[in-house]
Amino acid sequence: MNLIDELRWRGMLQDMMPGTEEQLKKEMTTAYIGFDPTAESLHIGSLVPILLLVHLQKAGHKPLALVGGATGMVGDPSFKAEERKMLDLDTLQKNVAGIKAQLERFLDFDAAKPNAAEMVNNFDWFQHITFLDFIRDTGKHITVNYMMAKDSVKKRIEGDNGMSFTEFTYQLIQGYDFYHLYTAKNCKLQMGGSDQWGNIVTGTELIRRKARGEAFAFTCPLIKKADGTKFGKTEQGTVWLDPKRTSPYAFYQFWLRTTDVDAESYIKIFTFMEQPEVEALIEEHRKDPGQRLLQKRLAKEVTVFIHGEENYNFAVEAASILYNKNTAELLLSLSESDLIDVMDGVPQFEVPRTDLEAGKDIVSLLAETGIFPSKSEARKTVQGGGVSVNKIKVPGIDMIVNTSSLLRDKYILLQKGKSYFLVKAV
RNA sequence: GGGCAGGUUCCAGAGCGGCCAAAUGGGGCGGACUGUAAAUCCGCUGACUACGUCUUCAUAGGUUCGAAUCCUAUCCUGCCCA
Repeated sequence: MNLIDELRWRGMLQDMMPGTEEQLKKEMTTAYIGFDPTAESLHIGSLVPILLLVHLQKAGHKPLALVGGATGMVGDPSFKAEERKMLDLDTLQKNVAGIKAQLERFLDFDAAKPNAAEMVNNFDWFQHITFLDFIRDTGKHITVNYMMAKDSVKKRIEGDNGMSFTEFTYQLIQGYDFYHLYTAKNCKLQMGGSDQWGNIVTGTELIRRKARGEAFAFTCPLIKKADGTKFGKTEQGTVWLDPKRTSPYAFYQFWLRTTDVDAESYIKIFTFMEQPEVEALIEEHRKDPGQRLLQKRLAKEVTVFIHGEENYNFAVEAASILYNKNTAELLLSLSESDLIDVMDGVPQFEVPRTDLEAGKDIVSLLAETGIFPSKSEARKTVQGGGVSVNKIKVPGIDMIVNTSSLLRDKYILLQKGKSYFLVKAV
């Protein structure tokens, strides 16, 4: 199966420029995707572009991962309602380095291979271009009319917040990236999320006018949940690829909680499973959705891909202890090291041991540890039956917690709704 | 530079002298149900030493027994004109 067919059945193809498929069939093609250095780590939203590059490389083509050291300084206005705040140079450099390190794990950079992946940073070529050079040599080729016609900027032009010139320039900067890679590295293809279509086309246009060359592009749909809400966010916030920001356990949980509808499309997008196997699995899942076969497999595949087998195994183990019913007794039987392992990734808090010896009311404990932002909220949730101590529901706000609640004489497992917190006596 | 509209609690958006910690919707959080899902239903959603008290409606002053609501100045945003 060729790359395009592969991506097509996986539902990873949105728009494609005519001739793209032919180009890919014709020869080994160099293609790039840009990553925004908005944070020090990539998050699962960036997983799709990463996977595109991986698929590309698997199909024998050469992937370039571009980190936007320069574009990050400007900020992409595409489909956004407001201007993003600017990052300072230090942060930006740190972010670029962090992202680079992560990308290196997913692609094959072995220079001995003809289609070895490469990493580029657009700051490297932009830092030497002066403003005047740019507007003369590049700005000249693209009209403002053309740029304004883009859907991606419409929201801002018609909206209440306006758009700064800086942001307006963005598509030209990104377009220049493509032009640069086209001339410097014979890169003929750009990929990206469908929100990037406008920017990408500006690039191919620039290549056509400035270099009289032909370049290609395709985009993949932006991942959405079936209910229309944003993909990749949980109550705890963004799901990151960096295990220091999102523990492998939390990462695993994120995928496990996918809805049935979403799981069917995610398993195609986020795993490398082959079509027949995927189809069989979907069918089996539909027979008994309660088993959540799809979610389990999806969570497994993605967790192993990002964090490795060992972390996956641990995540499964931890989940079973936390989610199985009637585990209050099981909890008491855990050894200290088991307890710590299982609670890895669970937020931890400390409380002075002397407080517990004296006896502490549950509300103060919850507020002072920081599990709740205020006593009011702690009180309300306890009254609503939303707090458990060591897997046993707290009956009322006058409950006193003392040393007898300590597991292994050291820990208390608190629950606020579905989330867990480990409090350590010190 | 001129004219106009506006800045309210997480967001949107009411309120325009006391009945306002501030309608309504969304979001969030919790509960029931359940498949660690979806849908549905219910409760909570400024803080505290909690049937009361305190701090909030861009900022700083002022009028008033009393202001988110009136006045003055300042800052910010958008639209229109130059």
